[in-house]
Amino acid sequence: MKLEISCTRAEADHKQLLNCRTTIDGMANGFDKISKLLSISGNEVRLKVLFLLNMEKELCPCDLADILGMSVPAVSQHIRKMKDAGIISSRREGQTLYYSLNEDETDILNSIFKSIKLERKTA
Amino acid sequence: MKLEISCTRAEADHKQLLNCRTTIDGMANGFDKISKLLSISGNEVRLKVLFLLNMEKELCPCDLADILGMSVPAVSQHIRKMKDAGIISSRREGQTLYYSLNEDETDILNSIFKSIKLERKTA
DNA sequence: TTAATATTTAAGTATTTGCTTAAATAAGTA
DNA sequence: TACTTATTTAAGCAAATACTTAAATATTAA
Repeated sequence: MKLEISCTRAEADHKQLLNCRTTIDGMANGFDKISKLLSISGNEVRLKVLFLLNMEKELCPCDLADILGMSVPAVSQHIRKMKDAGIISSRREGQTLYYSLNEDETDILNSIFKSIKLERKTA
Repeated sequence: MKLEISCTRAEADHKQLLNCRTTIDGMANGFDKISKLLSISGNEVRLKVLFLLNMEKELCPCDLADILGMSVPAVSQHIRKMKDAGIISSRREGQTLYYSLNEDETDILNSIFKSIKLERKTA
């Protein structure tokens, strides 16, 4: 782990590199938060769940397992990741837990949903 | 792997579930493509590299290793993933390879960069 | 209380990920 | 040619993922 400028290229602009470092370091929180959101939604199953919750407002684990053709525990474990990350929340009605998307301050999810829909039209 | 509607809740709306399935299946390409893009950018190192390339137009592996304080091979392997995914491209100038972002048809990356910058202001 | 349903949790496992170090390419210079 | 630099590639390994099956909770109904 080297922490000093080590590139020996004549073209290397050390001021530029130092400026980049400062910028990146100053945005540490943003990179941490956004990369977590992206790694959560970077799984095909979870992306589909998020898309479905956006489309249907709320769904239970059993419905999601049905729609996606996978086991309930598998879905439940994906749900937990998204809940832990603060992306979705649940509401209980009897034995059933209904999950829904939380308000998205970032707007990244909406941009993602839009791209997925667009992809269908152009593909 | 059950493929028939199995939820026995009285509330389960089988037409809704079938419609969800059809929609998801019809968007298979979109989910595949977008989830790959998100899983690539869902790594903090790669997200920083993408942000840096957007900010500086082009950078070489050595510069990136310097800025991020990590080994050149580690950076190179992240670069390969992004290159294989068609997100970045290289241009050679002597011994140096300069990497830059490809045109982003989806606009997801721009939305991501915007959110990261915003996070800094509100955090 | 007992039984059934909806869901979560736990344990086990195969696969993937992201680094490390060392070796292989590629290009420029002496 | 040999030597240095920039980069990639390969091999090895610890940690994280994503499923499976079985067991534990929670709620409702008989």
